[in-house]
This record gives sequence, structure tokens and C-alpha cells, in this order.
Amino acid sequence: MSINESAGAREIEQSKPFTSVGEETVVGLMRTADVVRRHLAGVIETEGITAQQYNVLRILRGAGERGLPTLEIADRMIEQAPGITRMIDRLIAKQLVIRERCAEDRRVVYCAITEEGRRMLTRLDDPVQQADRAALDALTDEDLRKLITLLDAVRAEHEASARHQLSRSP
Amino acid sequence: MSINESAGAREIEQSKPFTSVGEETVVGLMRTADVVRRHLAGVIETEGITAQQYNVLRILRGAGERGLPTLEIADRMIEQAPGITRMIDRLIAKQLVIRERCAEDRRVVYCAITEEGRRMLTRLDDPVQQADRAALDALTDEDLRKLITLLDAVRAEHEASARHQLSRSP
DNA sequence: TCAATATACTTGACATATCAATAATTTTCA
DNA sequence: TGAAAATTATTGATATGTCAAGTATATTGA
Repeated sequence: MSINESAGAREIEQSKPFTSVGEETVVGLMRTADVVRRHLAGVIETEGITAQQYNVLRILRGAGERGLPTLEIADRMIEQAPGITRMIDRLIAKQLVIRERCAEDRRVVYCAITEEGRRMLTRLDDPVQQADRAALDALTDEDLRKLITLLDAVRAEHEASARHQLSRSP
Repeated sequence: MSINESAGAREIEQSKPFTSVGEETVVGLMRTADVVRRHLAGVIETEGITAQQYNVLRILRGAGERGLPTLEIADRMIEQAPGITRMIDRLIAKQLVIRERCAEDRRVVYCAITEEGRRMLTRLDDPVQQADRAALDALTDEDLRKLITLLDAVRAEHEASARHQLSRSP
């Protein structure tokens, strides 16, 4: 995706400059995330699941035997619940996840990864690890740490301003 | 979105560490891009269009009177053509874009922004500019430049390896 | 206690991304 | 020249993301 008329495959040839450093950074962030996302998706899809399904499975593998409530997964994916409900539907169809209503609070539905799901994740562990590394091959470890720090700072700022908004209209 | 079982709102409380610096960076990149994307989307949607529709309009504003062929837009959005065709459909429904078949090569369809489209973009120029800036408020100008450099390096590496792949299986 | 609220999903509707297949033209070249 | 190949879209099917509404269950408080 773009955000600026000067972005794209022709990035270099185009004459129009970025309006601001802020915009240039935002565009760079979006484009880089897209490129890496696509690369990772290619690796993951060799197993017949999408990157998002993979992410859900990773979260569920990290949870206990019982799994997690739907909204808990949504929280960790930073996504709205509806999307998760339907994604879980598809993972269940593939027998990678099971869903079970909680006995103590029947509003809650626990989702857990199956053995088959675990096996699939295991098969993907190495390829994904390598893809992560390959995606960042150009950077030294020091660069990576700097990049992590800068990205964290952007998110922190964002969460701070979100909290600010909240406190103003409670 | 996530990619790691330790990610999410509970990022801080969780004990499980990242498997590698590479993974941590990739996750940070994805999450940060998501946060900024969402913030920008909020600003843009005040005008009743989505962020992607906005991006198309920006690209068309940057093009000449005649506009651009559909595939040219897709290229700059780094997206497949089908999505663009349908997005243009919706922009036409909103009278923000017009479509015209090229007389010299009747396979080609030119898409151009309308006056109404330009006016909408003008209304969004300042808010978007401010949002870009606000998103990165935490960073100094030096940090921004460093971030841009690092992101560029990641993309450059990627394009390089893509070319490499191509040359190996032509 | 029981009606009003809150919680945890789920469903419906629409925007978007991708892949595969198709349609309409244009180019190539035997 | 005229059929095969390439180019430029568009359409169909599926996955995902978001908002608004609806459902089932729990909790609260008069």
C-alpha cells in the first residue's frame, strides 16, 4: 500500500518529494511492513494456512491446555472479536483448533490448539524463524536493536495519546 | 496482528521471551505499522472514505490530467489488480474518480480523480499531515531519519533477494 | 428478587486482499 | 496474414477486518 503519490515501484524515478519527514517515515513503515508480511505469508502458506491463522495458532500454543477465551485472542491480535470468531471457525474446519464453552461462565468460549495444530506449528518453526532472519539480513544486530527501540517508541507514544483521549472523555 | 504468542496487550506482563531478535523486530514492525495505520484511518474516515481509497486518490492526484491505467495504480499500491478494479468501482460510485477507456489501446482503462475528489483530498491534507507528525511525536528528527534508513535497508534487502530468486528461475 | 446493565460472543453487511479463470485487445512471428 | 502468445483488465471465490445489531448469560442494585 502507499499513502503518497510519489510512492511505488517508481519511487526512485519520481520527482515529487515527500511533504514531510513524518510522512516519509509513515510511508516507509507501511511499505516495509507490507513487504515483510508478504514474505512471511509465503512461507506460512506452504502449510495451507494463512498468516493470520498462523498467528492465532501461535497465540494458542503459548496458552495453557485449556486455551483462551475468544476475546482474549482478539485482544492479543489487536483485532475486533468478529474476525476472530470467523477465523476460529475456519481453524476448526481444518481441525487445528477446538472450541469449548466454559462451564463456570457459559458466555465464555475457550479455544484451544489441537495436536494436529501443534504439529503444523512445529513444521513451520524453522522456516518462519529463517524468514524472520532473512527479512532483516541487511541489518546488524545493533541496527536491529535500534529499530526495535524506535518502533517501540512510536507505539508507546501512541498508547500514551490513546490513554490521554480516554481520560478526557470517560 | 501478532505473530508471537507473547505479543498483545499483555506484552509486558508475559514471561515468554522472543525466540530471536529477528522475530522481535518483525513483530514490532507489524504491530507498529498496524497502530499507525489505524490512527491514520481514523482521520481519513471522517471524510467517508477508507484509507485505501484515500491512497488511490493521492496517487491519482499526483498523476496528470489523464490519470493512470488501472494496473499502474495497482503497481504503486503494491497490490493485485482485482482489488484496484473494485476499489475504483466504489470511488466512481462516490464520484471521486472517473474511468475512461484508452482510444489508442483499448485494453487500457485510465482512471482519473475528479474535482470533487481533489477537494476532498485538500480537506484532508492538513489533518493527515498532522496525524503523520503526531504518530511519530516521540521521535526526534534524527531518530526519524535513522528509522527511515533502517526501514529502507530492510526493503532494499528484500527487493534484492526477490531479484535473486527471479534470476534463478526465469 | 427481578428488572436494568454489563459481558462475551455471534451474525450480518460491507471494504479489501489474493488467487484462478475469463474477456477483450494487441503483438509477434512463422 | 493469421493463429498463438502476451497484455490489461474484470469477475468469481475465499479470507480477513470493521461496524452495528442481536443473543445468551451474569451481575447489580433498588
